[in-house]
Amino acid sequence: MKLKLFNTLTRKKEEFIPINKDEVSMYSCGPTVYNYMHIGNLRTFFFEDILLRVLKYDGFNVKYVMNITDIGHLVSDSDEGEDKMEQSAKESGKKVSEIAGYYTDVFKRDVDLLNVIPPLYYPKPTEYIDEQIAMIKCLEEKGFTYVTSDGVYYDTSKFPDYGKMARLDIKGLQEGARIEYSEEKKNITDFALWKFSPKNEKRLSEWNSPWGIGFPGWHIECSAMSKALLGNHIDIHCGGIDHIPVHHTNEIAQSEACNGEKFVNYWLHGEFLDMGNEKMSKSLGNFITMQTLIDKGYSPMDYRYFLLMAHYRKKLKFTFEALDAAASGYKNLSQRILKLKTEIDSGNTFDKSLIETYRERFSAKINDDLNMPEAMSVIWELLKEEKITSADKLELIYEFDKVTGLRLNEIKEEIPSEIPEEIQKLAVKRIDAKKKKDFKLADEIRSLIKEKGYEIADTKDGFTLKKI
RNA sequence: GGCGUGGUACCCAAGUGGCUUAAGGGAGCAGUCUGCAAAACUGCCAUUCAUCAGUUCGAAUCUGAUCCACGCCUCCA
Repeated sequence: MKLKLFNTLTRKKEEFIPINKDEVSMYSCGPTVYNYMHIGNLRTFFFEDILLRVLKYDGFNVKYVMNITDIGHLVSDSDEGEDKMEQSAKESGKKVSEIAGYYTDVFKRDVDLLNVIPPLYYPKPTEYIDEQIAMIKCLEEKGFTYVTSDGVYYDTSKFPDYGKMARLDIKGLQEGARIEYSEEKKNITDFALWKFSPKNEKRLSEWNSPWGIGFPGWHIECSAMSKALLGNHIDIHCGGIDHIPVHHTNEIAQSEACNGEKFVNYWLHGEFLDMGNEKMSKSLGNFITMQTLIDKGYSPMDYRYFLLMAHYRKKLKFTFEALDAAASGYKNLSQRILKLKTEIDSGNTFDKSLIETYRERFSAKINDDLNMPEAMSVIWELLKEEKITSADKLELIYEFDKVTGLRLNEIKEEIPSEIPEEIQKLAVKRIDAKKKKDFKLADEIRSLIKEKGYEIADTKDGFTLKKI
């Protein structure tokens, strides 16, 4: 089965052909660890996880790298605006490294809860300062840089195809009402490679460089770390869709100018989670995290199931109503799995080729630019298929779950929570009433139990109790 | 001002020229079961794809216009 991926470079689905058959190189832009990840951020990491899982399912050996940005590279070019890492550290009176360490742990916990497979490396820019400086030097030697009063800048007019991937209309940008730019910048799209520390202030994190004390610019880390760990020319680079116009555009300009060869063959970008009116952003501080969902009683798998219902290149509307629908869907799916486990088949699947048909259909969907909604619909059809035995279904679904990652092989009967003695006594009393055909009393006891927060359900020869 | 995306049932959401008179999930409704419920199972649930016009033997899918919503151009997954 050929894997087709939508490449942002060409805006087309293309067959994926790796540079090296034995090892696919993949890099994704990870988090900046100055705050909690919200569920929108998690959507992107989920998308990258699906990509990784599909590559693995297809038998590729993937060398996967995701950076964790632990320095504030977010200083704006146009003003001396806040550096989010530094600001977060100052506010809490902690070291930048402590802030980074804390949010890195939370990030890792959240993606683990979502069952996102970790990369081989999680490089941090603070550990690759030399590589970043080396790359800036390389750009300087090739004549792509100039120095201003506040830093070393990349001259985008020197790079022939600047903005090609993003299809930037540079003249259009200049007419933009919201553009402000430093007088010293030669072109509106020029960006900092190295920023000098402010003269009157000591930053919490700063380093020596051939140009002066300061810190690396926003984009150089990915170019430098990608080069260090994966080489000059890699197969796949991915991230959120917002990275196309600036971050990834600049990465291409840096890497290709310095290395003198093509940087990335396939660029993949995940769409945003749409929060409706309330745009969820870190700056607004109104974001929902994994912990928020857990506190509201959802499981991380409910959210994963929710994400699987939409294609990664389409905006997905988040509402709690939609999440409830996903939670119900995941619960129903789980129950089907449990049932398959307990069923003992009397025979074998008569037509083994039918199993192969489902496998092919599933594979075709995931290989068609990661069409998970359709892949999920194949799973549901398989569950309802009468001509395949439960044992075979279960085996096949576990195989599919290597891609969907819903932890289906870990599903267990819900462990009944401790039921207070009082409730148990009431339940027994109700059974007695039922035996005596005193249904009125039985119903009264049922509603009493419900008032106390438990639900009773009759079974063939008894009852079950559940906390509501 | 420039660039770009999308409008598919009650909700979420696939499908981008004939295999589809539109997947899948949720909700809802009906039935089976049950003293009644719950659960489970079975069945039903868009002749229609924002609107209008056009191209075509054939369109939700292509073209044009219109209306609406949204994103980016500033940090953002």
